[in-house]
Amino acid sequence: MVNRITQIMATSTVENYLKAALLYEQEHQGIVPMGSLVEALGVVPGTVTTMVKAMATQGLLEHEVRQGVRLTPVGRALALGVLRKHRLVETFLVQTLEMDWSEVHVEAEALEHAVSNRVLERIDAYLGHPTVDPHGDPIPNAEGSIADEATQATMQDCTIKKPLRVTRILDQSADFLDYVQDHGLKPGAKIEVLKRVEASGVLQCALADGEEIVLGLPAAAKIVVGISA
Amino acid sequence: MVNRITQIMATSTVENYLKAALLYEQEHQGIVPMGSLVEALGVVPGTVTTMVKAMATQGLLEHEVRQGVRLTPVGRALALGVLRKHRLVETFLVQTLEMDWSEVHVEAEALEHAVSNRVLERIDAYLGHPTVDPHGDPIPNAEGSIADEATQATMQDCTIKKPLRVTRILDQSADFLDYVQDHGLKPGAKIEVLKRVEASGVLQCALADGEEIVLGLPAAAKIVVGISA
DNA sequence: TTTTATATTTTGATTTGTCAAAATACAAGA
DNA sequence: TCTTGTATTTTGACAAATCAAAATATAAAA
Repeated sequence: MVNRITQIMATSTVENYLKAALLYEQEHQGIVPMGSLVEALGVVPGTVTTMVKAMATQGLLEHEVRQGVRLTPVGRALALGVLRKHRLVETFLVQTLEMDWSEVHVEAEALEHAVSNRVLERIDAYLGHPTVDPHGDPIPNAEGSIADEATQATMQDCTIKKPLRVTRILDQSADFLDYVQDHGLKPGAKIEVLKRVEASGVLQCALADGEEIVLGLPAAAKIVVGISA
Repeated sequence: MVNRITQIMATSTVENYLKAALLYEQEHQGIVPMGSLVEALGVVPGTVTTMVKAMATQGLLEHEVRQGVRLTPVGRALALGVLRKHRLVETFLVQTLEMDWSEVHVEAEALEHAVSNRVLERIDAYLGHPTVDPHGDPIPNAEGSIADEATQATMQDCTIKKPLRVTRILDQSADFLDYVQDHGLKPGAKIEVLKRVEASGVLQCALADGEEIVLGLPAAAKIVVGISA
């Protein structure tokens, strides 16, 4: 029963490696290749090898030489904590400080390492314990469990000519978010996919106000939709 | 006219050295001795010498060998920016997130290095452009000018038997702040100094509710008062 | 003036996170 | 099987920030 308070303190670099591994694990399955960390962190491959070995000796992840890494339970818990901070901070910046939807990601990237749990829980309470952030991404709770994402249909593979609602945007780049905002496709928006032409790689959809827009299938795959409740 | 956007990016360590130098300058006058930085930053003397020399070559301060440092205009501007962040964040944590008055200093210490100017200006607007933080310390404005602190009387040297109001607390330690809070001496509180005995080093004062409290002169010197408006 | 105490600087090492570039392993194609 | 291409690892170097401990100024006391 000793040592229960032990809060492992990771540097922000370590937190970023953990978060990148977690996000990769959530989108793919099995081991996280070194290359994905190289790309996510914007460093050269040798740097990742060095960091990963250090983090493995700290018990944050397992390093399968020449293959990649796997988060340990400790590493995953830490990563979920960082993700929770990131998403709660983003929500806060948009909802409370009314910041632009497309600029908060960068800000949250910095703040997620500086916000203490004490401050975070105040923010969480202030926001009324939200379960998703402004992009529709689920927010892990304080215990690190995350609402499972079920089977998510995107505009690219959903049923056609049914009333739908945008629930999540899978691309955090400012460019894409600006596009989404400008065309009224933010989470919550009511839409209906009218036609999808695989050959031309294009899709046609209608907004609540009747306006029709056309977008490419790769873009459509980044917009998650659900039944319009 | 080129180079106007140039926002010098200092590490948080550098920001801390600058802030410490600024705070010392505000309380004393002339050069900032190396020893004051040693104490403020909690490092060994040799570390300060090394850092100071590096910062001098960056043009952030002037190093008078064997004597101390003086902020350059660039260094001072940077330091004022950090102080502005610190105090606005503190105000925000107390007023918006309703955090405990005595715990926000530590939090702000971390957040001041992670909050961007973009976020800061939102916070400033959200709070209605406050001019003092919860301790009564003045908040530098975005241009770096700071409301001058005039001649500040403290409970130790103010007039006796006049209605006064607490305007500022000069000690940020959690212990002292807790004491101040518990005894209703927060900025804004109406008080009156009844008696001061230099010999015994003790002072007696009355609160608005009639309660009388006794405190030592060193403590009294940390509580700034003004005429009760 | 000489001594002593204190503040500051120097020197050499250490940790963390990084890069460049060479070396190596491995899967896939010829 | 041999060769090639790509991913990963190794090696040596570096900047930032730090410490320990020895060296050196300088101000104050004797």
